Amino acid sequence: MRPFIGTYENKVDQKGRVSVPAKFRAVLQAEGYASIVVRPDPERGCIEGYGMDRLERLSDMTPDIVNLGDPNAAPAYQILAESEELTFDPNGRVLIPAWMLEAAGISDSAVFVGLGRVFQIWNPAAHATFRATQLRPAAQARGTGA
Amino acid sequence: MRPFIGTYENKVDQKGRVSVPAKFRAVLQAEGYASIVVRPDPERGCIEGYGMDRLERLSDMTPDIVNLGDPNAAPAYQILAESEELTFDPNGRVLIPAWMLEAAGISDSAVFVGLGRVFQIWNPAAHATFRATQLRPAAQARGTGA
DNA sequence: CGCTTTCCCATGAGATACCATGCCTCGTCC
DNA sequence: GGACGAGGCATGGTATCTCATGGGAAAGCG
Repeated sequence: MRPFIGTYENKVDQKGRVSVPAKFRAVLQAEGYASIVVRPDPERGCIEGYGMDRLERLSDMTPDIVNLGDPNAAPAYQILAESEELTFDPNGRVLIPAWMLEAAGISDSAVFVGLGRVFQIWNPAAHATFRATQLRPAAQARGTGA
Repeated sequence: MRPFIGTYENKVDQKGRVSVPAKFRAVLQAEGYASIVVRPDPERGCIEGYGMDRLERLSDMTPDIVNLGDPNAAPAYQILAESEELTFDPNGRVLIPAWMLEAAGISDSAVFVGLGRVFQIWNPAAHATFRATQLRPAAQARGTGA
């Protein structure tokens, strides 16, 4: 599978519609999917996106009889319960649910960040902060400025 | 098989009718079924739902004459015995038996939770409690606040 | 004959598809 | 090398359709 790469900032209109970057769409359509799957990422405060194949794999790994007493089952439960499949409209846009936009603090603009097998959707300001606090120190430790 | 994903809250009217989320119906109809199969889940206090294909798989695995002494047969026996098939009305609703609603504490509203191959139907308040007590601690253990 | 259950219709809200516009990028021609 | 032109992509608005939900009528059962 081709990786998701690059960073793009697109507008979010009042209905919650966003254009998925064409490069990302190309990756998914090469796999035969006309949708993205998204879920909130509470650890980082953004939205995580990927293809349906990733979710189907997770579903297949989860036993028929969900044993929620198993602590290992809780993360899978949460991912499946909180994921939503968003299909592209004819122009390549998706409608992100309002509650998910709120969870990520996204209002009128969103940043798509390719991370290989998955990608993220950020509030632009939050993403800038994340880069400054989480990524730049690591880069500086390696001796690179930015 | 496409997985059941996402969380939806729908109204239960005075007759016990509930709209099955359209996304869930689409999964079942892709399999050729116009119904859901439900059974009470006494361990968690909710209703468990799935497609008839799952029951057929269980039935195939179960011997003609159920040997109740076999501990492996007991879960399949119980699931088969307690399951009810609920067919969609023309609008995509099902009529949940009153006793099952009572067992799950559901009165005027129900939460559908997709879990891949199966889904759950909860009393909204009970589901909120379940998420707070069973899922959030797991997330906090990983270092996340919410 | 009354009651319960099932089917059908109507309505409003929300989501989806469609159409149109402008910008930016890339390719081509002069 | 610069200007022009074409195509793709992002974006905004509008129309259509699906879905969820409530009520009512008809049929089956006790």
